[in-house]
Amino acid sequence: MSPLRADAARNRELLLAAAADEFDEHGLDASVADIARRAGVGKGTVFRHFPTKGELISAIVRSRVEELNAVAERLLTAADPGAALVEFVETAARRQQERDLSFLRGATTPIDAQQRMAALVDRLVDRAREHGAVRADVTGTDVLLLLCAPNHVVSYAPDASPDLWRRYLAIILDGLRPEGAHPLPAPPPAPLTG
Amino acid sequence: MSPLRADAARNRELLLAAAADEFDEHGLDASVADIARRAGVGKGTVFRHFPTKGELISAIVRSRVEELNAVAERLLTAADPGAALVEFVETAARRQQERDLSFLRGATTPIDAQQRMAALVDRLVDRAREHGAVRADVTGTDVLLLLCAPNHVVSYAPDASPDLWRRYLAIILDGLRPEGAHPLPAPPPAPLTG
DNA sequence: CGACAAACGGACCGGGCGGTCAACTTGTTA
DNA sequence: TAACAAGTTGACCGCCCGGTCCGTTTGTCG
Repeated sequence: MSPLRADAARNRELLLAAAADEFDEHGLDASVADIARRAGVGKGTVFRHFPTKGELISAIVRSRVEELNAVAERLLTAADPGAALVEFVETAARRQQERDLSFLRGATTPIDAQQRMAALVDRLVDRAREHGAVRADVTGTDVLLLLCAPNHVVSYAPDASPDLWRRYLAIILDGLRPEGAHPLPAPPPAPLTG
Repeated sequence: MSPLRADAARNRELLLAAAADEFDEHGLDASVADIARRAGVGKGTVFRHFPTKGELISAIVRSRVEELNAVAERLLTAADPGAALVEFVETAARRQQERDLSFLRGATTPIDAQQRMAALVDRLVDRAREHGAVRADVTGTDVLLLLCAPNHVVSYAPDASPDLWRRYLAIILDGLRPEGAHPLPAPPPAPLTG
């Protein structure tokens, strides 16, 4: 595994940035040709760096998830576990993490960073629960699944305020708190393996 | 506008049923050719009944929304407005309404039935709010947007219990109740048009 | 330098898509 | 039952997609 040539390393970064933009604008249906054009390289160069479109997607997901993992790790030592969980969830939603998570389905490569995120969120939720900030019957997997809901909900209101996701995140957070919680009608899901 | 010939009417129903099944299984990417095969007709017949794939989608959405509108109308006269709203939302989620709403984006034709649904949900929410069953700062549009969240959330947990949506619907419902509600950080969205 | 491997680019391929069409079949109606 | 319009069919079209390939360019290093 020799180090990348200078131009190759630069093009790789250009490609990741262009692909992220293109996927944000057009979803997973964005074409490889458009990504290459946006990055200012030929189409063949895309496939030299990422043998398959799916691996390009996986590379983007991996980096986003790792960013979030860093945030989660920092928050694990925060003084107020309840506020820490809220901050993590807000950060994840703000970064339009739902887009990245939606890649999860198409991702061929199982991404270990996601396993790490699951473990980190488990610990964040455990700490918040022990602190009485989260209802007893909610698991880390629940929170992980609910992460993407606010942005998805907002995607149905095309010309809405860019802050609208905060509204639905707040409603969901209220639903996750112990005050006024009703028993849940279905058991929690198994941890995500993926 | 002469009435349909007998075989044409039958084929139309076969096509709508086949298309609904195919979209459920493969999403909006299901091909017209597959739909035709499933219905046991030629591909040309599809386009005779629905000039465009989008209009086929719209026809399915319309019928689903109209079914839900009938439910909503019945519940408008229920004795307990809070329970009525819960029942409506549960019905909508159970029928995997999120799939249909996801068609909303691709639907070229603006569907008037959706306007009616928006008005009906507004009234259901108003009644529930007056009854103290829903927090004061939540609107009908909020509920309409949140309708699709449970099923969407569950779609990320592939091999999960088919009842898992109930769990997340319950959490969201707890978040919609007045007890333990924190002020919402963003204003409500404008009513959905279209 | 010069030479070689690494990287690049874009024409090209097979395949699947939505949609069209003209020849054919069938329900309807007098 | 005859005759016509309504309906059906599947081959066909143009398009765009992900992915390949090879002739060309370019960074690297002795």
